[in-house]
Amino acid sequence: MFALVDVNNMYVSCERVFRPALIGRPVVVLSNNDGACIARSNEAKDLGVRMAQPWFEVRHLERTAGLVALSANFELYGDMSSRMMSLAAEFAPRQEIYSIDECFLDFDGVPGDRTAIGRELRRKVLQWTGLPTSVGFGATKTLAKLANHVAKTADRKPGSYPPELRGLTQRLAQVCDFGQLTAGELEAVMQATDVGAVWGIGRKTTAQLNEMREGGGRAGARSGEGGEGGGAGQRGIHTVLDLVHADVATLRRQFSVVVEKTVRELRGTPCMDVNDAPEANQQIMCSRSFGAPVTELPDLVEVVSQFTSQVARRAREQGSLAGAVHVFISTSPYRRNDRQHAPSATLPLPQPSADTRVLISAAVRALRSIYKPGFNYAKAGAMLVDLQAQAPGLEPGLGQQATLDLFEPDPQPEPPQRGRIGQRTDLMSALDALNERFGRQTVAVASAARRTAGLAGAPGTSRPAAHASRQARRSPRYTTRLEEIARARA
DNA sequence: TCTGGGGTCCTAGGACCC
DNA sequence: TCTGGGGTCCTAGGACCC
Repeated sequence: MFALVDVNNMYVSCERVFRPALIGRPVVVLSNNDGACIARSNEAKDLGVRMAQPWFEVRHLERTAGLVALSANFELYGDMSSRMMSLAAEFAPRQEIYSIDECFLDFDGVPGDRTAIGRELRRKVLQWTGLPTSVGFGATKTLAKLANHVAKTADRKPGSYPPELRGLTQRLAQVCDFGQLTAGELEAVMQATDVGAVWGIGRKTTAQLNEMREGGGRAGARSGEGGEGGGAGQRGIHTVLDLVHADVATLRRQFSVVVEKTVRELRGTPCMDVNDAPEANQQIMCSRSFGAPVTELPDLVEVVSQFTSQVARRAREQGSLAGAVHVFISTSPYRRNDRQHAPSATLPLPQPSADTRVLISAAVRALRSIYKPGFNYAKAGAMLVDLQAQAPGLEPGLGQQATLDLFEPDPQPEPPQRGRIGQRTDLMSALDALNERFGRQTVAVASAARRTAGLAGAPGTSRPAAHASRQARRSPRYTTRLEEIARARA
């Protein structure tokens, strides 16, 4: 038996912990550039604000409906997340942290009334962190996700279930254990839930499932089971129950093994296990839209260098070496009058590396190879690919899968000493340690350094970088910066 | 004026091998 | 008329997730 624990409207809920006046009001959290809504309170959803909707489209609701918009404060959300995760972990032997606001728990062998356990988990997370959660239990991860969806919907929109199910769904609000339902009850709930609510069935697949003419004899079998008498000509798969009763072979042929697995999981056969020891990432990316269009190469060099510093640090954190660096820049497709240009380049490294200087040098070379003047660039990104584990005991740059350079002397026989490579290791560790202790960008490679007064401008005329993000509405980082800690009035 | 930033997995098709 | 067959590896693109 699996549980899925999920924070309701995570980012908004984090903000409300420190600004209780926001409770009950429509609130959205904006993306990095204050460009789009990436989180919405229930009240904002009720106003019709859609996920990822551009801010300028809903901005008028500030005046007309009291909508509050905040800049994203990922440092705060990340810290609140780890507090919540460590509390949830106490309730089961194994936990998979699935995203910043969700985790799976493996309840196999855990005795007791799961609904009661789920309620205790909610209570404790709410009391200790202030974050409201929903909990779903199911025999598979997909069913646990669906149960979580029911827990939320039953709590927030009880009216979306047919009247004869209200009594049942009322009991499932906030904490929903599919394990305690009869087969008939589970079918009724599945019948009342759109297929698009299923984990792994996205927009495109939903549309195609809706349009599907169920092939072959199975359609008849399905209508027989369902007792609806729809018969031949039965149109498409619309509800979760439709999907559960659909023919697996057909689905696999028409879609993919992913959809097949999803259906098997909905029928109660586990195809996925809780993964409590996630592998290292296979790629690491950092990209961002600019606050204003950027045209000049030096500005792009600066921002790409900064992005590369970030991904290099994250690669070292997870003990990986990059085999290649990928860089892209692009104009904005929304600026119809601009000439469009979205080049990218991947530059393989002669030796896998996690050295910021090596990676920046490659990234900047890639950037120079794709940059063309005369375009309004709106976004850039740096990505490390072909990541591989750094072999234990070897210096960075000498991963166990490293391909040696045919034209360079073999560096391996060098005895451990303060050679070129040894220094590199120490330098990167020192750089990470300094930035960890004194804050990001305390020490940086020069091309990634902010070009402030004394470097690019006249003394005293420090200017924001051309590519700086707008972040006008960010709340304090209450839990991770001492100087931003909340104050109680005397 | 203003439009997110990360990731994963699967598939099809081409290059290449013998 | 008629031009192999089986396999691997890589890449690009698409779908999904939050």
